[in-house]
Amino acid sequence: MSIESEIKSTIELNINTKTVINILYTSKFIEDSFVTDLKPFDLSSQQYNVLRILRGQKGNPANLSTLQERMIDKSSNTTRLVDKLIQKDLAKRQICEANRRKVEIFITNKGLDLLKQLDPITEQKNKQLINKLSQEDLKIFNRILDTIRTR
Amino acid sequence: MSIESEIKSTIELNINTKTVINILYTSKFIEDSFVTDLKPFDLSSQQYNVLRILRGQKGNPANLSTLQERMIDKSSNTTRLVDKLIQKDLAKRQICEANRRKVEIFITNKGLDLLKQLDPITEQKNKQLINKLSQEDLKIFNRILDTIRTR
DNA sequence: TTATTACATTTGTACCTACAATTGTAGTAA
DNA sequence: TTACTACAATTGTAGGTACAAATGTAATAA
Repeated sequence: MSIESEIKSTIELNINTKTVINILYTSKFIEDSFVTDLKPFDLSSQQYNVLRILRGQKGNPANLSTLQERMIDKSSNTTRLVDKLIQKDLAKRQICEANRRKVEIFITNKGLDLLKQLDPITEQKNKQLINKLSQEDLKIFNRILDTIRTR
Repeated sequence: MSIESEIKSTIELNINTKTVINILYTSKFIEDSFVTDLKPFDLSSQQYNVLRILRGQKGNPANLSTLQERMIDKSSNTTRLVDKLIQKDLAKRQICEANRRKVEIFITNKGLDLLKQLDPITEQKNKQLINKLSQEDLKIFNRILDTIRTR
C-alpha cells in the first residue's frame, strides 16, 4: 500500500515530505514487529540491541560510551538499560582497573543463550521483510539511506 | 558513511540484517533532527504529527480513533497527547453530540499559527534530507519502502 | 603539591509510553 | 424493559526516556 493511503492523508504531500514520512512510518512498522517478537522473552528492542553489541565484542568488554556510540537509538539512558540486563543476569559489569572512571560490561552465558534462541527469529523476520527485494534494489536502497544521512 | 561504519559493527552483517538496521538507524537520525527543530517550540514530534493531522481535516473535527489511525507512531496514548495540545491552547475538544462516546477534536487558530511558523522549517529539513536524490531514485526508494510493509 | 579541567558514569526528576482496567455510551436481542 | 455485547475514550500505574546536575576519577599545569 502506498504511504498516502496508509496514513490516509487528506492533502497532497510533496515528494520530499512523502519520502520522509515513508521512512519514519516504515521504521515504526518494523520496530513494532520486533517488539512483538521480543515481548515473550521479556526484552525491549533497546536491550536486545545492547546484548547484540556485547556479543559482537567477542569476549572483550564494552564500556558505556562504546555502547552508546553503537546503539541504534542513542538517546536512552544506557546506565539503566544495562542495569536491567544485569538484573536479569544477561550481562555483568565491573570497574575497569586501567581507568576507574570506566566500566566494563560483558555478556553472560545466559545472555548468549538467549541471543542464540532469538537468532533464528530475527533472521526469519529480517528475511521476511527484505527478501521480496532484488539484489539490485537492495544495493540502491542501502546507498540511498546512506546518502540521506550525509549532510 | 555506510551503515556498518556508522554503528561500528565488529561482525559481518548479512544483507537482510544490514538493510533492516539501516532503515531503523536512518529513521532515528531523521527523528532526532526533527526533535531538535521542534524543541524551541516546546512541541514533541508526536504532538506535531497530531497537529498536522488536525489541520488536514480542513475544519472538520477528528475523533481519537481517527488520529490514532493516521499517526506515524500509533503506540502512544492519544488521549493524553491531545490533553497536552489543549493545555497549550493548540487544540480544543468537545463531545460528539451524534455519538456521545466519541470526542471531536479541532485545531485552534493558535495551533494553525504555530504550524504556519513551522512549515518553512519542516519544508527546509525535508528538502535538505531528500534533495540529494534524483527523481528516479525517489521513485524506486518509495516503492521499496511500500514493498517492505507488504506481507 | 594543589588547582583546574576534562572525562565516564550515575543519579534525580519530570515527563512520556504501554497496556490493562474502568467508565460511559450505543446497539441489539430476548 | 433488561441484559448483553461492542465501542470510544479515559484513567491507573509500572516502567522507560530525556536531560541536567552530581559524583568520582584521571590528566595537566602552575
